[in-house]
Amino acid sequence: MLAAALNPTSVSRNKCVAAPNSTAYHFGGITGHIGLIASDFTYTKEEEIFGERESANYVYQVISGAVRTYKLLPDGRRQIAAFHLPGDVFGLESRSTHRLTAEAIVDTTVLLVKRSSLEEAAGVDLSVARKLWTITSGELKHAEDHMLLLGQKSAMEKVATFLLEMDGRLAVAGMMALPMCRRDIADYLGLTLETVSRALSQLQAKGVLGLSGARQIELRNRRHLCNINA
Amino acid sequence: MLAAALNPTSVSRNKCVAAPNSTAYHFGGITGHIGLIASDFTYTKEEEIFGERESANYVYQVISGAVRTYKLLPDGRRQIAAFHLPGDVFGLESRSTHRLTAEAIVDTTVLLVKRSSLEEAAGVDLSVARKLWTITSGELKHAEDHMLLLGQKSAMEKVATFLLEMDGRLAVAGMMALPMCRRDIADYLGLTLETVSRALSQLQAKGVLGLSGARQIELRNRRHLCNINA
DNA sequence: CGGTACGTTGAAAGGTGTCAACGCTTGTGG
DNA sequence: CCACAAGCGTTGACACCTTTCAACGTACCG
Repeated sequence: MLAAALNPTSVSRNKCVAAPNSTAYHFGGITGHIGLIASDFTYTKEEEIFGERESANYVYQVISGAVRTYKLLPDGRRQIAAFHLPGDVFGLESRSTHRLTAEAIVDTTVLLVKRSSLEEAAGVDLSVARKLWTITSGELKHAEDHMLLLGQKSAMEKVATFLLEMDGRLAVAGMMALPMCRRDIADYLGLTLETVSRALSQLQAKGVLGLSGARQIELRNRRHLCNINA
Repeated sequence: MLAAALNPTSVSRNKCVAAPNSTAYHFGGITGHIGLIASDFTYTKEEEIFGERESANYVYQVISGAVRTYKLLPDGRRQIAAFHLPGDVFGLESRSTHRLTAEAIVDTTVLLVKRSSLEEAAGVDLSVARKLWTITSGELKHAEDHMLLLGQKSAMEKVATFLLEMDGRLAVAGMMALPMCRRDIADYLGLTLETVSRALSQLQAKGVLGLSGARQIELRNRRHLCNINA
C-alpha cells in the first residue's frame, strides 16, 4: 500500500489509507514521496493514547477531536504542554520513549504511522527526514513561546494569549468551540481553574468576548486581547 | 578542510579546525563522517551572539564559558529558555531565523559551523540529518521539563531543581561555580531575584548548601533537594 | 427527578513581588 | 594606598495577585 500515508485530507477510515493529493493537512510534504502504512484509530473521551516513558511505537496525527499532552509531578500537579487539534502531529520522538502522556480530550480519531516505518522512510528519502526535524522544531518553537507565557505573564495576559491562540487554531465564522474544560486550560496556563474562570468573566463583562455556553466563545475585540497580551 | 568540524575535544583555536577523535563532546556523531568547516570565535561578557528574528546563518557549540538564550516581552520582561555550557549546541534552527536571542554570560568561546554547510552535510549523510533532529529533540525535552517547572512548581522547588540541574552540569569536586547572576537565575525560573536570593539563604541556613561567594555553591544534601524537588 | 460534573462567584489566606535600605566586593583614579 | 563609585547580593516590610476554601448555579444524563 504505497502512498499518501500521512496526509489525511479526506478523513480516511480503517486500516491502510491511500489519500489523494492533499491541501489541508501536512504530516509532511511526505505524501507521494514514500510508501507508508497508516491506520485510523478512534479514542474515546478521556482515554489515554500513550503514557510518559512508554515506548514510542507510533506517531499520531489528529484527524478529528482534540488531544492534550502533559507531564505530572508526583503529587498530581499537571502541566499540559500542548493541545493537539485536527491536523496536528504528536507523539513524534527522536528517542525511543515518550516524554509526555497523551489523552483524548473528546472522542478523537487519529491517523497513526509506525515509528519504524517513518524511520525507514527517513533513511531513504531525505525530505522525510527533514520533515521529522521540522515537526519537532515546530514543537520546540511552541514550547519556547509557552515558557515565556508561563514564566512571565500575568493571569489575564495568559488567558488573553490562550484565547488568541485558540482563535487562530479553531475559530469558525468568528466563533470557537473549545474542546477542553477549565481545568485543562488552567493546567495549560499554570493557573487554577478559578483564576481562568474569573479572567474570562472579566473579559465578558468588558464585552471583549461573548460566551454562549462556557465553551462557546466569540471574540468581539481581538485588538484588546492583543494589547493585554503584552 | 575535511573533518571533525563539530567536535572540539581539544579546544581548537582560530579558523578551520581539524579535531582528532573525540570523546568528551558531541556535536554529532558527525565527526569523521563529513567534512565541515568550523571556526572558533570568542565573545566577551554580555555580548550578543545573535538576536531574535535574525537570520540563522550559524550553529554554535560552547567550548568554554556560558551562554543564555531568551525571549523578551515588549515591556522588558525576560524569559531565559536555557543556559548553554561547554559542550552544548545552540542556535540550531530548522527554519531560517532564530527564535531566541543569545548572549555570552561570561567571556565565551564557541565553535561555529555554517548552517548551509550543515544542511549540505545532512543532504549527503543521513546520520548528520539524524543528529540535527536529535539535538532539536533534546532541546524540546528540556523545554518540556522546564514548562513543568515554570507552570507548577513553587519558588523553593524551582530553586532546588535549578541547583540539581546545575550540579549535574557543572559540578567539579562537589563544588559548582555558577557563571550567571541572580537576575539570570530568576529570569530562568520565572521568579524575582529577591525570591531566588531568599530561597538560597534559606537552604544555606538549613545546611543544605554552602556558599563561598554568591556564585560558589557546594551542595551538602542532595537528598534534601531531591525531596523538595517534588 | 436526583446525581454528578462543570462552571461561577465570594471571602480569606498566603506566597511572591515590589520597594527600599544596606553590605560586600571589585575596579579605578586621585 | 586609599577613597569612591558601581555592580551585585542580601534582607526587611509591605502590598497585591493568585490560590485556597467554600457555596452556589447550571447542564447533562441515568
